[in-house]
Amino acid sequence: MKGIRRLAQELEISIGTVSRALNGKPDVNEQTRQRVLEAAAAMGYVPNQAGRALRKGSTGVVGFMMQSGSQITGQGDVFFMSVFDGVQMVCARHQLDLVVLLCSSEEDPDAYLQRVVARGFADALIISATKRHDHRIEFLARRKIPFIALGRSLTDVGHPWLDLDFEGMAQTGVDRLVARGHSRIGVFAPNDDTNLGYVFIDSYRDALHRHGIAFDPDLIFRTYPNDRGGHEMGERIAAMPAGRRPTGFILTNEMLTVGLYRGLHDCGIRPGADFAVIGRHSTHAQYLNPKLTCFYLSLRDLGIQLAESLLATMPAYAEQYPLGVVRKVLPLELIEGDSDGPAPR
Amino acid sequence: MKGIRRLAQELEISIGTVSRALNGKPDVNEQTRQRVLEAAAAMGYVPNQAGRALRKGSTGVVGFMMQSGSQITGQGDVFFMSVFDGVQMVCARHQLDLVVLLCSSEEDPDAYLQRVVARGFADALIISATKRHDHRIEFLARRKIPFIALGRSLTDVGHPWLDLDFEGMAQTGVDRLVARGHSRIGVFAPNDDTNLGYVFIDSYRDALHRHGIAFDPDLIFRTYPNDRGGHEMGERIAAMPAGRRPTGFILTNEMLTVGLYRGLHDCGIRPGADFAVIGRHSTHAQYLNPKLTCFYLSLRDLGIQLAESLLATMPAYAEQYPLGVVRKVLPLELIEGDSDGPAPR
DNA sequence: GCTTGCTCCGTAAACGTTTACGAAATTAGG
DNA sequence: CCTAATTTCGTAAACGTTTACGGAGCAAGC
Repeated sequence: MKGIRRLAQELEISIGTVSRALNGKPDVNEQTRQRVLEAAAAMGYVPNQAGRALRKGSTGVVGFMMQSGSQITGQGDVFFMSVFDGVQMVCARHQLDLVVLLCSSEEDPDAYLQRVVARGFADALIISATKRHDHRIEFLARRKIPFIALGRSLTDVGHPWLDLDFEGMAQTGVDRLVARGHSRIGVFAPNDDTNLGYVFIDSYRDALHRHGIAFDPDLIFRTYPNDRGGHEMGERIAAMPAGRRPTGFILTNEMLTVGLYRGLHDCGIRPGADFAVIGRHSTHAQYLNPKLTCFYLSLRDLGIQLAESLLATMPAYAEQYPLGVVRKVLPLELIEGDSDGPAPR
Repeated sequence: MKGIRRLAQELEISIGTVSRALNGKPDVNEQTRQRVLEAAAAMGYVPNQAGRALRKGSTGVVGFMMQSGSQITGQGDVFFMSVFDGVQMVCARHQLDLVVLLCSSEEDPDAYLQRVVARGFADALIISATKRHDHRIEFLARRKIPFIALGRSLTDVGHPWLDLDFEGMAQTGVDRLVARGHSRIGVFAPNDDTNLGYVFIDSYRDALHRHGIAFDPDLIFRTYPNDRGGHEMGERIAAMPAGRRPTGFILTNEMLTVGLYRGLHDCGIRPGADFAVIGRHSTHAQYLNPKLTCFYLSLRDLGIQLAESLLATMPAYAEQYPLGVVRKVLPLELIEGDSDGPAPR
């Protein structure tokens, strides 16, 4: 005899009552409920996930899908860890468990998601690293599975998403550098189909246009969004002839920022003196020298908002989070440092 | 009509046969098996996880438990991402899915593990950040749940584990620095109960003893194992009077290494010139200047070995991985750089 | 032709829950 | 005291699989 049966036998009541007591149903005597609760705690009873999921058709877990291999996402552990922490805080409030679903670098994300969904791993999903055109969005919408995307996409089915304010970063970055006399401003663009690159570049062009500065495609640097890519960009910049070289740079990615900083440094270009850098905050970036001027956002808050927006789309929790369909861009704070130094010569 | 029933109806055979065909059982005509396989693929049928788990008593997933909040684990960067990738590669070979179970920074790891196990999330578990005395190990052993620990522990129930060779790092580190004339060698120790600290410090003392150098407790620096802690250590070192100050340092943690490097740098102490540093390799560390002398280990390989050793303890896979109970220390390679520079003055 | 063995397949029970339904016991209302 | 309403609980079906069991069909051996 195992599980709920054993508990029921112990208490000499029926399994139905035990289940109701445990699940907070109203039609059970408050006194027996207490007995059940105590006995359950004493025996360390926890409802079997499979049985419950089978019967209820829901699992009580929310999945966070991400691609492994930072060479792809460009986000290191600390990025996601912090986000997870926020997501989980909210989930814990509702007895929801968070599991991280890791799509191997060798598997197709679309296929992976299909499997995850078909197997019924989770009731709701958070997907990250959204592509410009993302099949996962259509798929989840068609299946009517609650989900939220971290990152906008051209694939729009009226689904909820959260994203960083790349427009804002491009604009304030350009404004700031132009105000200091820069006109050749370099930016990074991912070399794949992740959507954020397009959004950022478009805003960058707009901002330049507002200032009457011609757009130069040579100032867009395509590489992998990790520190290696950043380092390599630094070397490429150093290798450019003085006239064609950018005099400043705007970055929205943590790892990339650190890499670029080092890459410039190794080539004898000093950020804040010879070259202006506006980057993205990270724990590493705190120790860069000279102090980095950067965009900051609390990743834990991002996680919290992600989770709350997701719950808002789940029937069972919607009334507790009356947010509607959240499609929001989160602004970043500019932390002033010394890396966007003086005017170019 | 859903799931396997629908499939069976479509094919006009019984659900039993469908199930057997799908699961590769021998007693099914090869021709009908093909028909079933094709139909399943066409309809996008994937067995429901809950039903299967309930019946079989196993889930086909392996869980990787970790604590969130890099301020605790001390592993930032891409440590876990890389390990995951290795684990998953092996899992995928056996149709096993990897899920990451994230214990929130607000929850007790022991309680979290209990919940995870009771709910039947996974068939087998990998636990990380093992403590010197770790209840999780006893718990899992008592429940006879296949698991492997990333990190040794004094709690020893004859369970499998994998760990980095901290003894080796301490010895080669000390040998190398002593050979260059150092006698005051600083090391880091975690300020909590994680076991690796003890192992490392013990070996460090032994190594000193072999060289006839007295052990000075002031040369053990306790702080958080992250970059902030490393930076702070650098400042503390700089603040010490010249005679009591270490002239070199040995580190086994990625983030800490980067932090220390910066901390020293910011205080005007130049690694490789004024001070010797032997650290731990990471993607970030590659760009430190001067080039870091460091210990390297392929994290993906670590993941692969973890997974294979875990499968070796699972009855269903044991014969494919005849490794026995793996309890192994993985050696690290020393990559020579310039940071462990010249002799002290 | 009868038995034996083999191949293939259908039937039904089981896994551990939740929950609709109805029954028993109690209380309230008159 | 009878009826109606309410509270509390037990019963049993259902969720989607897997698998033990047995039966049908057929070939082979004698």
